[in-house]
Order: sequence, then structure tokens, then C-alpha cells
Amino acid sequence: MNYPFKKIEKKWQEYWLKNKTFKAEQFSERDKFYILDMFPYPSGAGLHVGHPLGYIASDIIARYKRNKGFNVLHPQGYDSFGLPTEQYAIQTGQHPAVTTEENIKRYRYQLDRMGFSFDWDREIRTSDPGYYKWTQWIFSLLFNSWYDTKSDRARSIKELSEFLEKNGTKKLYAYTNEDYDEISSKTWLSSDEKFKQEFILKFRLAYLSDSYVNWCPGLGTVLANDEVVNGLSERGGYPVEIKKMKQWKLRVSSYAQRLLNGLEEIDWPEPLKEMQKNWIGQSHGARVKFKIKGSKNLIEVFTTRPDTIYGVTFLTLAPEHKLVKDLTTKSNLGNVSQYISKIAKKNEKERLKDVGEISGVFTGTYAIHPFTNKKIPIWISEYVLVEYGTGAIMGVPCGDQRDHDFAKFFKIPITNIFKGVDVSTFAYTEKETFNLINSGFLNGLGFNKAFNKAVESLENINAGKNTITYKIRDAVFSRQRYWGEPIPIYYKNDLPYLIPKENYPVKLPEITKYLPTEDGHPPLGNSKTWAWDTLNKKIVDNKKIDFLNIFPIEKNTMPGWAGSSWYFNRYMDPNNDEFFVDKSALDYWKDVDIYIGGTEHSTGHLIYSRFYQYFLYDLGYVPSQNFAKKMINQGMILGESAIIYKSKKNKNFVSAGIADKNDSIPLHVDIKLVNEKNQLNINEFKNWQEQFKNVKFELENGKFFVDREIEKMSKSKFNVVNPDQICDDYGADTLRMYEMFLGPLEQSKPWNTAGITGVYNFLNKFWRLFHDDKKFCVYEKPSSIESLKILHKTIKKVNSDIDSFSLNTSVSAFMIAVNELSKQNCKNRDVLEPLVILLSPFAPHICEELWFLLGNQSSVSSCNYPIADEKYLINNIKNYPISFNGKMRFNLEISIDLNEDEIKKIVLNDKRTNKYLGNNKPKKIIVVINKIVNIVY
RNA sequence: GCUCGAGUGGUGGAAUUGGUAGACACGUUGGACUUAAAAUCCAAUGAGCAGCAAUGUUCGUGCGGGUUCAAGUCCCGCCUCGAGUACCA
Repeated sequence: MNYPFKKIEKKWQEYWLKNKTFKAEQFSERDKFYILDMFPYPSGAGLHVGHPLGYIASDIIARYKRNKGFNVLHPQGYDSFGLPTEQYAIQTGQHPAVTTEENIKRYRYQLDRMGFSFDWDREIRTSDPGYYKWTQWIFSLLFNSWYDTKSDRARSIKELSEFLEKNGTKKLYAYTNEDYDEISSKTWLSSDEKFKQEFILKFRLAYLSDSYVNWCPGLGTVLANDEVVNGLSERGGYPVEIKKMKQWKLRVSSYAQRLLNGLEEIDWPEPLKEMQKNWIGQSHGARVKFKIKGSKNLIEVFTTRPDTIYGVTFLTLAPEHKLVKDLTTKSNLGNVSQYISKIAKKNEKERLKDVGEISGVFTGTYAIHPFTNKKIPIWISEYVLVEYGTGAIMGVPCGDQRDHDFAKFFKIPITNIFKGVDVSTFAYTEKETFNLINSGFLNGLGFNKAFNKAVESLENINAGKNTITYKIRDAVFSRQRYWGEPIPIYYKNDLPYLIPKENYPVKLPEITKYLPTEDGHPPLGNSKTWAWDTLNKKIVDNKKIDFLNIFPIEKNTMPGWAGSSWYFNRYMDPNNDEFFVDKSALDYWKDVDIYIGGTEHSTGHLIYSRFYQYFLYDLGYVPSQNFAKKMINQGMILGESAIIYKSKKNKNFVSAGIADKNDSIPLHVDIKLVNEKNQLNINEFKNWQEQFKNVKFELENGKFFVDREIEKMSKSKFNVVNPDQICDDYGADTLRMYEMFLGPLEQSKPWNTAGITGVYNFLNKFWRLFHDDKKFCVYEKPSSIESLKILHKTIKKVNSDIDSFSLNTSVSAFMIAVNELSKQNCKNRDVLEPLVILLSPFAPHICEELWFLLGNQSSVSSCNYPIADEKYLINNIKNYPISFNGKMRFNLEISIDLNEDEIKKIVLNDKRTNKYLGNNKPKKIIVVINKIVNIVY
């Protein structure tokens, strides 16, 4: 007999919803516990079995913490702005809001079926105007802030203007990665509005700038660095080009050092921290200024090896470097412009492909070495990146392999500066052991001393300084899309100004076409009345005349991560219309205790969120610098997909064993059409898609085989397993426990239903424990010591497992307990009742039902979690050390209630003792009171 | 190339962090119940050798060394797979 999971699950899901069982108290005397999942993007495909893995783990912990007496905040919501919905809108004309609503309904249905204990009263959606009102507000704060490098925090722009009025740029410690001219307070005060605004823009944390961005023509929008994978867009896989465009950016780079340092303070997985470290990419070095022969300009380069300054034999500029034009001599102009236009035509993918190929061109101009005054040729090459460092490098062929290759290729001399090293074929890149030669005042020094002395001397002649450079770039914040938050900016004389706060949310206009306008503006330009509706009356004096032309409004929208970078704060007070979160709520909930999600967001969402949180902390809006104290990365659940081969020659489908794989196109087929022996059901395949109706097959011994591959679950690979199916067949509790049983949470693993019957059998067995021939049956009399021991051992194990997130081993512990209790035919309340509570975080539906059958009125989620009673844990078997001639050899399991003679007998009979002693009879065996056994022979 | 992570039965995976490797589950085989099947229950199950048998014995945690009374676990050198990153000066 199987337990009636369908009936039970429906009953309790309705009960929880009706009674708001999992509502978090807004304020409480109890300790808070905030456990959060990364909220999903509600795509049209619905959830697959991979999505719930993290949700199940967090739900188990949430329920466990509730039973432990914490006031638990366990919310869920939707990251509902995004590209796929918009693409769908472009194709069908359906409003993205409608599609989003439908998708969310489906997600909610699927989530509810799995019995998650989310507090749905706190649901948030990033596309909800009541939410993005505050996303816009945070943008306004970023726009109105700059980074003070002296006090190391963000401050308001007002303070910056005041400073400039008073002091000009003298002793201004403000972060910027743009050039500016020093000015006095006098000049500042006499400057016009346009100059001031443009100047201040160089310091704003949200700023507009002409820069090289990843332009994706396929999607018609720009993308941030983390949204580009291998030169293709992360969404859709379209080619990406580098293009110079005026775009909104966030000055994330100003926080580089704090983002790096902060990693020490948070309990996040090491691999993830490592990835963030690499992404931030700190490197210590120096900026060195080179004078140019016949020019007043200076070239500034960044190097991590100022110690090799005497090995410089050329300088190289990035093709986009701003001095390229000035430095190119007339006779070289032809070559240079040809080279530059060739580089400019390349898209990101071609550029990646050419990495390693050497190319470059000579400008005809020479720089002057700061110490030797020798002439150094200035080159241009694409291996120097304009966005990193200063966009220029000093070429030291003896100490850097790329410089070495470049010098050799263009026959530039290679000067050796390392004693006793041959640099004719390879550069010498070791830092640890060398002595410098041919290096003037650095001769005889090693790396550290030479580094410091070189920097010092450069500083003395005002030709360089110590610098730390980071790889992390400012994040492009504009998207030429419809389905995102409007950026609350309007323009006056081409200068950006904030739309005043009172107008937030700046709502998306209603439009019918989601494509860009004909003159190339983003889709928001399709609305003629939007700007007026948005800015009404507050900016212009009641005059609608030619409004759009006088005060154009920003038509770009924000990227997907704008809404997701602060949502964890909003859950604390999700319906507040007065403020992004009430201060009292922030003071109580503070930060996320455990954040669960995948590593795929390590360089996107998780960096931006940390940046937002630091920023809000600097302005005093949030109490914690780090938004999540602890993070767990759940592994991906992979799907098994089937690959079929289509011959390039005759377009036939060829069985996998005989297919020429170099000469055929591999295609994904629905894994459901393939049996366990990798045989394809040809008839079903023909009916599967219209295009395959009349194709021909080349069989292998009369059969047709496909290859299998384990890969990420995705609709396009036809390998998606839907959790609804599992819920139908086995129930939600089985699905929950099985996903945990599959292996360690952090590990990626292929989905395989082979073992699911094991978990299902366990739950049935558990159910039978409370039943006698279909009738509920539990004894009131006390149970045996053996049963109590099993119970308490399990309680201890499960508690410590959940505390260490080892949820797979606790499932095993439950299986062992139930097996043993069934064997003992234990049906006593004193054992079964605690066991129900113990299991309830894992299998909540069945436990609620049994809890109810046991005669309890309230939900099992509101009672105390059992604590192991030490008295039952005293194991009668314990490991005791055995020593031979006083030296420890091994541990032996001995019953604690045995007397000395019995212990001696066991020791002598143990095979390891025998092995060790051989034929030597022991002279004496000493059993010390605390049961250390000494054998003397 | 660089930076992480991982390699344990037919399979997913345990192993108190240096202490009798293979818990738990799947699968397989055999048995009980049944007219039969399903379900359930019981037993066996790393490999080899010896034995009718209980049992004994050798080899076994990717490969090769090392430390230790004792290594899946620690150290050195490789191999393979996975993830991230990529002309970062």
C-alpha cells in the first residue's frame, strides 16, 4: 500500500496558504534568521528539476530554523525585467507585462506544488512600478554621488561642488578614471554651468561617457562585460562588436579595493571568492611617463615591472589611444591609418581568434628613456588594450614573452638586463631570483629592491609613481530596450539632469511597437506623450509646446541587474511606499544570513550587489556593508541529451556507431525518443517534427543508435525534466528528499531518476510505521531503550548535518532509522512523534499529516525541534586506543560496560593485534581505568 | 596559457578530518508470499585465489614516489576530467 501523497499534499498546501503559516513577523523578540534564494527570471519554459535544488535546501534550513525558534524571513520573488520576454513581445506584439504575468503564474504553481515555505506576502517583482520606483531612486543617489578616496567612501555631489568652490582641484581626493585639468577655485566660480556639469560628470558614480562598449547588433543593445561570453552574447549567442558609444555607466571601479578587501569578511565559498578576485584583478606596479622627442606630449604607461626599466626597447600604444594621431609622422600616416581601420572592423569574436598573432605598426616617433635618454621607438599594436591601465605599455622584450615575440617579429633590439640568463629565444619572466645588469643604478639588485628603487627614482624626477591597477571595468548601464527600468534623466543643453524624485516611478510608456524607432532610438522613443506625462509641469511651466525637443528624456533603460542588485533589502519591508525599506526593518533584519544560488552569477549579480550595498552603506541607508554573511553555491543539475548525426554529404541520418563525425552535423533530439540502449524510435522521430517526416536513415545492424551527452538542461537541447511529472508520479516530498539524496549540494550532477524509488520506498515505509493494516496505529506506552537510542542518534546526526549543510547524509540517517524501527516494530508515540518533527523540514506534507493524525492541532512547523538526549547517546561501543610497549598503534571498538578480562580477550582476538604480535606472546596487558589498553611484549 | 575544483564498486555517493574503505540508496542475483504479476519482506553483492562450509588469504580509493605503527585523507612529481578567465603589461 502506498501513502496517499496526492491527497495529503493538496490538503496541507491549502492549509499553509490559508493560515499564512510561514509569515515572518515584522518585529519580534526572537532572533531573526534571513535565508534567501536567488530569485528566478520567470521564463516561458517554466521550472525544470534543476531550479528547485537550491530552493529545497533553503526551505529545509528555513523550516529547521523556525522549529529552532527563530523568526525566519524566507521570501521569494521574480527578476521579471529581461530580454527574452521582450524578444517575445517583438515577435508577437504581446505586451511584456502580460507575458511576464503568465510566466509568473506558472512559476508560482510549480513552486507551490513543492511545498515551499515562502512568505508570499513579501513577494516582489523587479518590473513592478512600486519596486522600480526605488531602483530609480538608487540610481539618482549614484548620479548624485562621488567617491572620496581619502575617507574611502561615497559622498554627495553637493559636497564636491562646495569643495570645488572653496579649493578648486587642489588637494581633491576624488576617484575618477578620466582625465581632467587642474583648476583653481577662482576659475571654478567663474565657469559656466555647462563646464561645471561636464567637469562634475567625471566624478559621478553614475555617469555618461563616450566609451568602448560591447555592442550586440543581434539584440540591438549594448552589454556589460559579464554578459559577453566568448565574444557572443550570453542571451541568444549573437556576435558582439566593440563600438564607441555614449552610454551610462556605473563607476564600479571606484570600489575595486573595497570589493577585494571585503571578501575577507564574508563566509562565501572559496572558489567563488577566487573568481571575484580574478575578476577584480588587482596588480601592483607603476605608472611611468615618457617624454616624446619633438613633442610636448607625454606617454604614460603602466607596468608591473618598473625594475626592468633599463630593458625597455620600445613603447606600444593601443590603436584607440588618444595620442596616436599626434604622434604619427607624415611618412607613416598611410600605414598607421590602414592598420587602425583594419582593427576597427573586427568584431569581438574575430579579435579573440587572432589573439597570439603578432601585428603592429611604427608611428615614426621616438620617446626618451627617463634615465638613459636613449631614443625609444613608439609602436601601435592591438595587443595593448585601451581600457586597461593607461592604454600604453613599455616593451621589455627580455622580461615579457609577448614583448619578446613582438620585438623579434619587427626586428626591434632585445637588451638583456638579467645576469647569466640567455634571453635570445625566450623572455625571462621569473621574479624570484635574478641580479640586474646593464641597468645603471639598479645593477646587482633583485626584484623587490630594484622595484622600490626604480619607483623612488622615477618619483624624484617626476616621471612616475607607484600605482595599483584593477582589471574590473565600470559597468555599462544603458540598454537600448523596452522591458527595463527607465533611467530617470532628462537633458538640457545636452547635459543630463535628474528627473526629480517626486516623479518616481518614471513609468514605462504604453507603446505598441517594441522595436527601436526608425531613426535608431530605443523603443521608448515610440511614445510621443511619454516625456510630457512623466515630467508634467514640474520642470517646465505648464507648457507642452515642443517639449520633446527642448527637454529630451533619456530613452535607454537600465540593465537586468539594476533591480536585482538591492532586492534582498526590499524583502525586509516590501510594501513600503514611503521609503525603499524602513530603517526599523533594516535594523532588525540587517542582512542575509544564508544566500543560496549558483556560481554563474559570481562576476555579475554578486559583484554588482556588493557594490550597491557598499554604496548604500556609505550613504547611511543600510546597516551592513555586506548584504550576505554566508553563501552556498548549489551545483547544477545536468540533463542527459541525445545527439543524432546528419551526414553533410547525402543529408541522411546516420547511426552513431557508423557515422563519420567529422563529416556530419550533430543535432539534438528529444531524449524521450531514445531507449536505455541508446536506440532511437524512428517512427516517433519522424512524427516529432514536420521537417523530419521524409528523411532517410542509415542503420547499424538493423538498428539506429544515437550518442548521449550530459549537459546543462535547456529547452533547445530537449533534455529538460519537469518537476511536475515527478510530483505527479511520486509526490513532492519524494522529489524534495531525492534531490537532496542525489549528492552534496555544491556538486553538479546529472539528473537520473533511477534511484528515486529508494526515497519513495522510504516514505512509504515511514508511513507504514504509523499504520497497522491501513489503520492509523500508535502505542502510547513507552518504547524500548533500543528504539530510543536509534531516535536520539538520528536526532543528533540530523541536527549536525543541517548545521553543516550536509543534507544528503541526513536523508541516509532517516533511512537507517526507519529501517531499524520497522524491524523492531516500534510504533510508540515517544519515538514516532519526535521523528515526525525531525523529518518535517525534509518532507513537510507527510509529516504535517502524521502530526495531525497523532492528534496535534497546530502545524508541525510551530513546534520545537527535537534535541538529542545525551543519556541515549552514550554509546556502549567506543574507540579506545591500543598501545604496544607504550606506543600508540590503533583504536579498537570496545563495549564500555565490559570488565578488564573481557577487554583483554577482545584485544587478543583482534586480527590487527595478532598481525602485530605475530607469534610473540604478550608479557602483560594493562587496561588503564579510562580504557587505554597497553600491551607489553 | 593562468587560477580554482574533482578523480573511491556495475551506478549515485559515505568515511567521526590520519585509525578495520565502500555507510545509505539504485541495480543485479537468489529466496519467501501469490494461480500469476505488482507490491512487500529476507539474504547475497569491490576483485582474485583456496575451501562443501563457517572461514582464510592477497590485491584494491586516477598514476609514480615519500612521511607515518597506520594514508582515500598529509607532502612531492605526473595523468585525466570539470569550472572560471583570457593579449590585463
